[in-house]
Amino acid sequence: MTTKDVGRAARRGPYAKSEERRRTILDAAHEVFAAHGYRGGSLQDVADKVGLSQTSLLHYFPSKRDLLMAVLERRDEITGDAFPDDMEDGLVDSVIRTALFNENIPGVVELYSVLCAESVTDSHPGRVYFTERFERLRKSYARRFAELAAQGRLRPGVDPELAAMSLVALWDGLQTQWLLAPDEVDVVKGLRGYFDLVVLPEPSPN
Amino acid sequence: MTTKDVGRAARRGPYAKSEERRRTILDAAHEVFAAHGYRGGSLQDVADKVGLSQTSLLHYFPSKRDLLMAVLERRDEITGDAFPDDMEDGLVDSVIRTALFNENIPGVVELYSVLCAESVTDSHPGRVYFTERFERLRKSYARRFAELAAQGRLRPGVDPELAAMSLVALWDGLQTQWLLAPDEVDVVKGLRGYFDLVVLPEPSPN
DNA sequence: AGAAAATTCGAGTGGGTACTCGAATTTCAT
DNA sequence: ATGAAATTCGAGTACCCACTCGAATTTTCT
Repeated sequence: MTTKDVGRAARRGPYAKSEERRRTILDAAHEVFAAHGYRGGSLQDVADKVGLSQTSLLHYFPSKRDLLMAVLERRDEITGDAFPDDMEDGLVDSVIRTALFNENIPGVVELYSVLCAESVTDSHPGRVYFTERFERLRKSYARRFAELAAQGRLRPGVDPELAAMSLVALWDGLQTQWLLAPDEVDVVKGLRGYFDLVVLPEPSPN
Repeated sequence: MTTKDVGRAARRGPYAKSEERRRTILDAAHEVFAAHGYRGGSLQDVADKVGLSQTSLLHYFPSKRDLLMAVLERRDEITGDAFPDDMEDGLVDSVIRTALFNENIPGVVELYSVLCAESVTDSHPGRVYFTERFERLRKSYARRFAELAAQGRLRPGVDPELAAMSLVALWDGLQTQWLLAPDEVDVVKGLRGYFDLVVLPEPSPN
């Protein structure tokens, strides 16, 4: 009650259930954006799925744009692919493992594919996210390929940066085809095929 | 004027400017859908671009869906990639040539990328188009790779069908990255890199 | 020239959109 | 318990959407 406190509203943190509610909202938004895209999905759809009014939804995420950004951040948490450097496995194993994991969560893949392409359109809120993500991935994979090259395990003549760019492109392209024809396209097989071409087998110790 | 004509309205073909107008509408729609996607672009946007009322636009294309389908068909005409079999060149040259050509028409590439990913969402009118397109491309390229294999020009151990799937995926993925970072990503370079890995050089005649 | 068909459009329809506002209700630190 | 903040929501705002209807205008064939 000192004069210094005048005008400062006594802040109180969010209530107990708040964080959980935010999570359920994000899950619902994830589904909606994956199924209809950012522009195609509505706040009403999300609110209905949660069993909340649209207004209440906007209490947690003040705009649709904010909701999208939060969903994208949450996606990173789920797949954990934001930090491909931390893997202890080799590049090949970690990529294949993630690709195998992705087969069980087509919704996440769909969200990613749909929003990624949508984001290249005019002033899309996800554009920065995807641009930066691609840059990060290319750099990270390039480093990993360079490491392989230093061990003599990269096919001669292969540029690590080009391989990184191609790996990202191949992966995304395969996922898109897989979403449209899951029975005919095998993402893991495609990635393995590329690695077989680019990285040489570990030299046997004898 | 025989009795057989009774009740049959005397059909008259479209007027002279009609076909040209349809083309200008398709061009405008192409731009709009490329810039905002199918769901994000509106008939009003297209009509404004042509300088026509929305109603008149609907005289030529009775629904937004019809307009999209016509735009996709027109895209095929422009790039001519619907019939990769007809090429007299080899597979490599024809792909590289098309990729080089695409560098000059980012709008067409954007339309393709955006609509392709958007089409995997619920009941999108373009879904059938892209599903069939991918199937056609995979089959066509697989045949071309098989021909190369028969000439001993495919790296041993490479499956033609897998190579076809990967080529399509790589190409699309590179284009997406290129749209987001045109200065850092080189589609042609990426494709050349893949071909260098997969197809062996023509045996010298000596 | 005259008439029918093709083209154009203004006005409207029903519906959805993101988002705001003000007030009621619920939680929780004191 | 009590009061302030957090949460909820009904109602409303302003706008955009695809699409329809009926009528006016323009083109073309006879």
